[in-house]
Amino acid sequence: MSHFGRSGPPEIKDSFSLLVLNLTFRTSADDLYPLFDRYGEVVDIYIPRNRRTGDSRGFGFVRYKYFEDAQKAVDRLDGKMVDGRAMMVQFAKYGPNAEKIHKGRIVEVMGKSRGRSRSRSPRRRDDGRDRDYRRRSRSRSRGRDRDRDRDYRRRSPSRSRSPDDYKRRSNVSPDRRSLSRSRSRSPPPRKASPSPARDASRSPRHSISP
DNA sequence: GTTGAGCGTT
Repeated sequence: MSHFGRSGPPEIKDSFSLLVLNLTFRTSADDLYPLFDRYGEVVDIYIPRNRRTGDSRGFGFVRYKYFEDAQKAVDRLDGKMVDGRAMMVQFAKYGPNAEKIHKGRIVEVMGKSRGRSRSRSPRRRDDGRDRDYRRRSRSRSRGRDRDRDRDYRRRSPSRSRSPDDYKRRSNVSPDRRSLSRSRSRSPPPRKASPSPARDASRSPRHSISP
């Protein structure tokens, strides 16, 4: 049944990872397993999900044992209708620049034997523009907001603090009130004291020096 | 109950 993603990364260096995009938010690894397993030996399937809600993020990773099977799956399952949505299957890269990985086989296996799929290649202009458009969106914040960037829609739009906080401000503690009264004795925090010194200091004649 | 760019877990 579902034993994927339970033992962590099994053997990435010995398997080909496929990235399944455009998945439904209800599709689970178990739903993809029979689809990908029929095209080859699936080593593992992992679908990153939200740690708070636990919902799928809409994409998953399928690891094949052989490249041929993975390539076939990409060519066959790419654009397959799943749950009423066409999922996009493509080779995955581990990390932002995992393409540099060459010790295993996660490198861009495609292009060596066959070209890319006919789904994403012949659309250089449209695809490029589309990609650029989303890239820019994410480019606005890279790093600390990166995590929140993908969760901003999940988070509650309520950014204001709780009204309790506001009330607390009004409800000053008796201790603080004492302090306030004490401070009351001090000169009012109004504008700067109209001291003559200030005037003198502000005098350009004294300040300016040839 | 919703949404839709993207690259993952010890």
